[in-house]
Amino acid sequence: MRKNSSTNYENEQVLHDFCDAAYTLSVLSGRWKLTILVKLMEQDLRFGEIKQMIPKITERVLALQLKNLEQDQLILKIQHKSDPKAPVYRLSLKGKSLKPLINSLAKWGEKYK
Amino acid sequence: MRKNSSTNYENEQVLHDFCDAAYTLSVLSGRWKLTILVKLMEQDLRFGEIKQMIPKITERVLALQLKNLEQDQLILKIQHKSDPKAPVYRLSLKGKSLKPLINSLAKWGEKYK
DNA sequence: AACGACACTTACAAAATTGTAAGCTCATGA
DNA sequence: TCATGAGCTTACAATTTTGTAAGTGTCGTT
Repeated sequence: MRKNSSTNYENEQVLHDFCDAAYTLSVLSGRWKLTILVKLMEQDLRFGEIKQMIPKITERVLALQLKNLEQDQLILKIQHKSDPKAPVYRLSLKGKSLKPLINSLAKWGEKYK
Repeated sequence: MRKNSSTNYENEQVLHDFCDAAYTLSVLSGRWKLTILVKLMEQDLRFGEIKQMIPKITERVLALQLKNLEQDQLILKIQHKSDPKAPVYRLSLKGKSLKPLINSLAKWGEKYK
């Protein structure tokens, strides 16, 4: 869905290369990503559970954002092969490590918005 | 350019209301906003100076992002009335207060990207 | 076998952001 | 006074994200 031949894409890459903060922002950007991450800080969740907790999100967008988060390795999708039940989404270490950062974002927002 | 009648817009508002971190992300999101802010941490700059420092940015997008940053009150556009020279862009206190946050973003990115 | 729940995917549309190119205004300098 | 440069704005197009609605496949239950 992304064109790796667009000026926009190219600018994004260049930016990520020389600006670490821009990379961080990019993994967090997406309408419901923060919300999903915050919920997952508490406990592992299934697709339907996340959807219930965030009523406004559509299944399409939820699926997209989960895929993004997985690609950026912030979350893991855990399938029990022996017992192929519904998959569960879980924060990775990388994902968990965002907690203080998200708290900082929240504190700044609370103070200045 | 934004429709205040779209589902997307409405979701954004709801999100900002109950999630301070989402608000913070939103003021930082935009292709070159971080870069602009970082440059302005050092010194006040004029339109053309910023453009020189960020060759890939177009005048259109630079103007847009500056307007955004001004609306979010992160920067000030300073016009000398007595001596109507070229305006200068300067970080506001709110803008300056982002410095540690941006550093945190950068540190996380450096470590995990 | 039929049915429904769950976890998605697909097709299509709307909205938002970014890019390209050109034009516009005002002040200064030749 | 005419040209030039700085600082924008405008018109239009491409790209990207988000939304709406419907459909698919696999279980487990009836």
